[in-house]
Amino acid sequence: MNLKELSQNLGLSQTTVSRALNGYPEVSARTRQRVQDAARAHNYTPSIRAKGLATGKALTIGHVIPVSSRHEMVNPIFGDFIAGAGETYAKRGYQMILSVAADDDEAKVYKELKARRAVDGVIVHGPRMDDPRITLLHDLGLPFAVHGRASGCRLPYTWLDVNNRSAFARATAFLCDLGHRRIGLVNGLEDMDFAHRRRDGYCTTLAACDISVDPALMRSGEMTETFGYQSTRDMLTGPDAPTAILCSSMISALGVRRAIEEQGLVMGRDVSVITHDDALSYLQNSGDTPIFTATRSSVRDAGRRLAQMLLDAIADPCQSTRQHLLEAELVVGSSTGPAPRKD
Amino acid sequence: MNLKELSQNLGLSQTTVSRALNGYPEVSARTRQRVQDAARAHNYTPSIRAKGLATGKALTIGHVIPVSSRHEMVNPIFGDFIAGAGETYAKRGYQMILSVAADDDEAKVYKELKARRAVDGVIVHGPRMDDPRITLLHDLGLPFAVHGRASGCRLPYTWLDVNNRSAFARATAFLCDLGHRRIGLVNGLEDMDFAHRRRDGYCTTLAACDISVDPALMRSGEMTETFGYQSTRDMLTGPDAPTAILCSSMISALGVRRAIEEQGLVMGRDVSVITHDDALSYLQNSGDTPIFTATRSSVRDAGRRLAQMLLDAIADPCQSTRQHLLEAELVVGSSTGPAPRKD
DNA sequence: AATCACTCCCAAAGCGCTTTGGATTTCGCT
DNA sequence: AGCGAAATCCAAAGCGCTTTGGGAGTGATT
Repeated sequence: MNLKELSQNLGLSQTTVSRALNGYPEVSARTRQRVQDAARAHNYTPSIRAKGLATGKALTIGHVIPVSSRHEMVNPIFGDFIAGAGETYAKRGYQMILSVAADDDEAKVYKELKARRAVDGVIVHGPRMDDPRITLLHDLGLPFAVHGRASGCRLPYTWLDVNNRSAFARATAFLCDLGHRRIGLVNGLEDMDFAHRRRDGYCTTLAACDISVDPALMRSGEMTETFGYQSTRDMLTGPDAPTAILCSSMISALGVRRAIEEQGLVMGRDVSVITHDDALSYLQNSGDTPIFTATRSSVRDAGRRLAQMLLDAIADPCQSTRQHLLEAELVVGSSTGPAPRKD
Repeated sequence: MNLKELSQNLGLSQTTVSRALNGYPEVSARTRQRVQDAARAHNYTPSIRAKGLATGKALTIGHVIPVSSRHEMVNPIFGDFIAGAGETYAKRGYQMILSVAADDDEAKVYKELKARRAVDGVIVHGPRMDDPRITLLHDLGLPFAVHGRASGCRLPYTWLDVNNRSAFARATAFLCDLGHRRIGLVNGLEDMDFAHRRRDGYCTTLAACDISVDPALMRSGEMTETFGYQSTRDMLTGPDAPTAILCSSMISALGVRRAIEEQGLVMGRDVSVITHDDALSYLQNSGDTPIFTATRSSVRDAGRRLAQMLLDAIADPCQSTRQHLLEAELVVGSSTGPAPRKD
């Protein structure tokens, strides 16, 4: 069923039917009702392509998901972020299209999205330091919103980020207050912007507590379970092992815990652990006493909000860029405790 | 830059330019070359919407990702599957659109996808027993391919699945051969088709080994870490604890391991564990001796292949439905060993 | 010289919608 | 009764592409 058929069916012109359906005022209430009923009865929905052609809008947002070219890894937070963003899109009549791109040729994907006029805007995932994509999108004139930030970028742009710096500063301070002096950091890849900020929060706070930063206690890599495990094992078996570890992802934290227990140590007693928790649905860390003490911030919620910000920016191209900084919540679980006394 | 401008630029008609670009033979080699060069120089790519309108094809495949209405959970395998499918789409000039739907009103989403003519076909994720979506899509006349199968469905349809039954049969036999007689099953939700098949493989093999099936050793639920942990803890602290556990997902398996170690037991010595491993990028279970003995099958590879099958079916609507059954590989790691002797 | 078969190119229609610029009818008022 | 404004509705153009149904031009063949 298309507009033409529907309008013939009703004995009205396409114009009137279109207007009735799209809420224009030039249609009497009775006619509108009649049209809406008929549309429902015939299960009519305008073709999104034709509509897009006619209006010049794609009613579509693009997500380019970066796949690590090194390990072919898809960031696990992606599913939950998308689920959140999808809610917003559904509510506002938008579609979401997904492209998968190795993280070294994303530029091509963005250009193509623009060239074939497939989207009205895009969401940028996993921004890195001085991320070139921001300048690129700016130059292309393609509206965008960034999940995270890209330090070193001069242009103003719309973003939503967790306050990674303060989250890790608080976590570090929390550990210092418990008497820990040797605190390890199991971080994401160094060129990721969030990793940089977290490290900054960590280092600054250590300094404030008069603890010198020991490079041997800082690891960064792709946040797999194995990475958490190996980093922790290395640190624990090395000289002057840490009594606490700060970790950038729940998945790695599972590896951290494994390494601790493998050494016959008890997490929360011998070694304290704080991890960042994106509140992924299949890795709940909640309940009365969560297992991990964590800096928590729901990535699904981030998806919902950032999608809104982007749609708003598209709806009103004149509006200035918006920014949103979420504060992570520090959830105290059973993975932290006072530093063991040295006897 | 659009077709009209480009053709004026070249002093050719739109027809000729379009044909040159789309590989039709009615264009001289020289002209074609000239056109292609110009297109590249001006960064011209046809608007996918206009092209879609003109050809009647959307050049788009839809993925409807089910979000558990109970726990708002997005299946973690999703990211990797999409990454695989995305490779295929990119290669063949297709786009992928994503809709997120609570798993109880997916029907509406499919209908809408069809009504607004947004896609040429869809991939069905997470099929359940007697899944109504298959009949629905069949009736809608929307081409589709299923990742998994839906037992009880009479219609022929295109699917790709892991041989869950044989995988779990082999795993069970492997444990029996090691002398285990009390084997627990930590499975996915019972209404999921794969869970049903895995249980079947497990039960059948137990019977073949003259071991009676104990309902107390079978758990099913959403495959979170916590679920693996709780199920295992329950079984281990209950009467007549199992000496081995079969688990349906790596994530749950991490919880299984946690419960085992919490009891002061050693995985692979006191309690053997075999898990299904979808080869997710952030949960590698590989290396010389993987941690978990596992039935492994790459879900990313499944994505690649199933997308191909769907595109083929769309390209040739007359072709009969295709099926593809992947055999999981049994990888022996360090989580299994001979059953401990009862003293 | 006329015909034929190609080769190479073009004008115009059509895909399903929105939107512009009227046309027609109705209604309240003088 | 006459008139302008408001209320309704419509025909047709246009969005950017593909595709149909020719129409020139060029050699080769009769």
